[in-house]
Amino acid sequence: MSTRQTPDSKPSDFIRDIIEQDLKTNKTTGLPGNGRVVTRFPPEPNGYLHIGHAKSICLNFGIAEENEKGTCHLRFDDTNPVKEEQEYIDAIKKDIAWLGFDWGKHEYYASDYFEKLYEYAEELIKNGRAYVCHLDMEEIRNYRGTLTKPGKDSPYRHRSIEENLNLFERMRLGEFKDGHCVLRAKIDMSSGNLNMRDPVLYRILHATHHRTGNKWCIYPMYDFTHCLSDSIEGITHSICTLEFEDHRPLYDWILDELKVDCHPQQIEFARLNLSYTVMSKRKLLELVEGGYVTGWDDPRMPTIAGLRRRGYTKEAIRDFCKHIGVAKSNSVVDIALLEHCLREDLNLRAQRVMAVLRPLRVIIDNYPENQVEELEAENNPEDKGMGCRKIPFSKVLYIEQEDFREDPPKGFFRLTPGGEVRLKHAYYIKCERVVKDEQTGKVVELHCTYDANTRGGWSQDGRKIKGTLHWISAAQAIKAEVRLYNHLFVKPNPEEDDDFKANLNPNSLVKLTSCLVEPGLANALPGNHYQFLRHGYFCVDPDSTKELLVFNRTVSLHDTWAKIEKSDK
RNA sequence: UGGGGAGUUGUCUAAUGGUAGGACGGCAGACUCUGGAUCUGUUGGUCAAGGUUCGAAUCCUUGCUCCCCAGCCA
Repeated sequence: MSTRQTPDSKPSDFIRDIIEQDLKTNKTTGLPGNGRVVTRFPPEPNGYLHIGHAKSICLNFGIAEENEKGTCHLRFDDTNPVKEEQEYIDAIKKDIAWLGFDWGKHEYYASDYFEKLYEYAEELIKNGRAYVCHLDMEEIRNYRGTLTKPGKDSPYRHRSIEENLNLFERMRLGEFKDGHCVLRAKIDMSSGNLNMRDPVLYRILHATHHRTGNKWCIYPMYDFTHCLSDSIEGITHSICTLEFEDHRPLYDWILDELKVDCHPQQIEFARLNLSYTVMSKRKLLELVEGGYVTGWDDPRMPTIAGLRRRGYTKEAIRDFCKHIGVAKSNSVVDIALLEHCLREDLNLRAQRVMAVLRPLRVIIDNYPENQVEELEAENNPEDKGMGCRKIPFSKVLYIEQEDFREDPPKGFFRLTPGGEVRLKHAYYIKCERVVKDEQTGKVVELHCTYDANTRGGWSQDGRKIKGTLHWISAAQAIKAEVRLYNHLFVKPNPEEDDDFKANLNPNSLVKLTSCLVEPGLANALPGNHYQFLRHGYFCVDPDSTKELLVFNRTVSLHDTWAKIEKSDK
């Protein structure tokens, strides 16, 4: 485990260290939570949650769970009506709940605080710490200066408190058009921290808000809203990502200038980056809107909804979040670690089943014509408790095309002309004759013989059989569509080029439409997990119908042979 | 040329002045009715240079590199 673990296996990191220390020194005693830890997860409902959010969710909800009577609030940071939608709120709640976290009654919306926030803004004006500014957007930018040059004071900076109060009220009343003026904090136009150069607190936006409708035409900015929302809710530790480090002085400034009884501590950590994918909501939105994927829940997306549809389990995702740790340095986690956590979980719970993805017809010449045997197959060698099932065996079977080579390379121990292999749970078979298409030369059918004394896959003479193949009895097979997914991008860092979309993997989805699966899968339900023997983990996609089963490949099994073949080339 | 952060193996992450450890990946082997799983071994690291110290990843100095910030987005 890469994360620090205490003896009882509680996660540990620099944030938990700080909190533990704060609890020990009674830093949270006077706060509304009265000594208890209160964290929050504050998504903006302008997109779907992704695996990076899962890191934050596990952190915030995890800390609340680990501490006696700790709570974690779910707060929607909904201060920008033009980008936010109810659909996103619903999806976000579903995803958090699916991950197994419970915010209980603590579901809040920044928009619920608009009235209170307005009063705080008035208080700031009365204290001479905020003013209404009539500079337009471009002028504000020019007055702000640059990274290296200080800004200039706005000519509106010294309006009287009365005038500011009056103007601010008229802003609220809707007397001005969008962008006509803004409310700004009066801090320091020469600060090295641009966030402190009289940041905008309120802007005019005649837009319908998904919750408050047309009640407001001015909306508070993030910096003003977030610290005060935290304060109102009695948050003790406000955990956010690194890019907000520069905002902390402003967070603290606002709370210091106002009479509040709770001043939470903002702590920043590094957001998650994963190789072979992108994580910014803007870019994910671009993929969705540009039709590069089928939607937010496309199984190739790093969204929680996408991962869920792909077949990821919440246990795997939470285990992954435990493995990656929490620190302050920018990093890119290898997607192989996510896949490792997935396999580890699915290996223990997924029922084994046989599926032939690219069928090659096999006829057992010495097997009785109309006989069908029911053979016993274990459901999971990792968990005997999962029991066994019966699978039919008959004269005509299908095996995987890639499991036969007429001219085998060195080290190939699957089926070859004259060679013998074991059919899993069934019999040893020997390839006697290869039938090819006269035109193309392609192998279309194999004639084999079976050894009747090897029923179940054992031989009394102790004969060593190295290759074991999966197979399907033709008559009872069910046709299925199987969707094979690969990394969404061809480069570990798709963002290294100007247009990340140029690095999209053309083979991120391969649809196989003539696959065959065991008859027992007839009643498989969407979301069910299976291991297709020797292939990988698969789950039933919601696109499945009674007529056609559709499976998603969640993740492949480690393929040592493929690795050997590749390295030989 | 401003402000804020961060540098430990291929990747992520520990070590809080006292043996640089773990996980993933890679490699090798054992085992195996999944070339799966499991097990074992192995590889490889403190950004650099000075200094303090019996002892430095950790403290000090000087550099270097990378990330973030100039939305009326969050």
